[in-house]
Amino acid sequence: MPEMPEVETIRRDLAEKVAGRRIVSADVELPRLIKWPTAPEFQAMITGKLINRLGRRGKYLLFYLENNMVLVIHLRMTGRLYYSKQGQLTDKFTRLVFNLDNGDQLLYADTRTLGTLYLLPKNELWRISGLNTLGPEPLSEDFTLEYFRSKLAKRKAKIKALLLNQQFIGGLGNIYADESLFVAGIHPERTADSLAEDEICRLYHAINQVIAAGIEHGGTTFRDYRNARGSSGGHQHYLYVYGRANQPCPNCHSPIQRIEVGGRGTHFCPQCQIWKGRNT
DNA sequence: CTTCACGCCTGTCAGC
DNA sequence: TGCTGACAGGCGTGAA
Repeated sequence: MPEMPEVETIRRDLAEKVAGRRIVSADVELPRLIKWPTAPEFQAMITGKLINRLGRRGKYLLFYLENNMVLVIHLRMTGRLYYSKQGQLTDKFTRLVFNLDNGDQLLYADTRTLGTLYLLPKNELWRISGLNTLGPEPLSEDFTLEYFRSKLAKRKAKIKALLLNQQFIGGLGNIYADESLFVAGIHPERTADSLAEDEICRLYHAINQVIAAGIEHGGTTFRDYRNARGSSGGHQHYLYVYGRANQPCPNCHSPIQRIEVGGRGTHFCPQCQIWKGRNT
């Protein structure tokens, strides 16, 4: 489900509600979602902890607790986090409940149960594979045009596949990758090293623009995503190509095509994203 | 080193 | 109605 704009929306929603609250107990209904430490240790260690603030890296949500402990949650495909006032919000796929000191709850729900949770001291976050190799994220200082250009050079992978590589850019997922390529006018199957300078520049700006719009609209609800209040996002009304196979391109009215690239459903306009470059 | 296929899970939907 | 297969917003692993 969630890519960087969705996780950021959840972070913003939750931050004001849980910062300063204490976790009085945790109900672990599906222990295997807890990847570190063991589920019983996790439950014991998190009990009584004060939540100081919320952070985010790519698609990872970080709850900074007292004593330098960090609760790390990755929602993967169908994870959802809700703030439930006095048990008013429910979800039949609830897998963990954090009971707070004001009688409210933080719910972790997950249909496909692919999500992951960790509880670690701040200086041991390197244990989380994926988080420890995460690349710079769009809109951040580290994500510069120079960095982007240097990472594309000599790469034979298809540009779409590379955009989904979290070691390269942290936070892009399938929706925003397709949208970015459309905005930049680049065919998803072009190899990374075939992009010309002006295309690299367009794609770089498109990524930042698309991610910023996603955040501004409170994320994209295509199927499972909900924000911390259980509501849908708004960016699905602004999608150009994602999920719009056979519908007219907003720019040229050609039918949007759906193909598979790197094992992922990929949407693009065959007119506006012309296949050009060295790898034809 | 890079790239790719597969597995993890459960649900929904289209087609028969 | 029931069945089957395709598909789903992610990512780690291991093989080539």
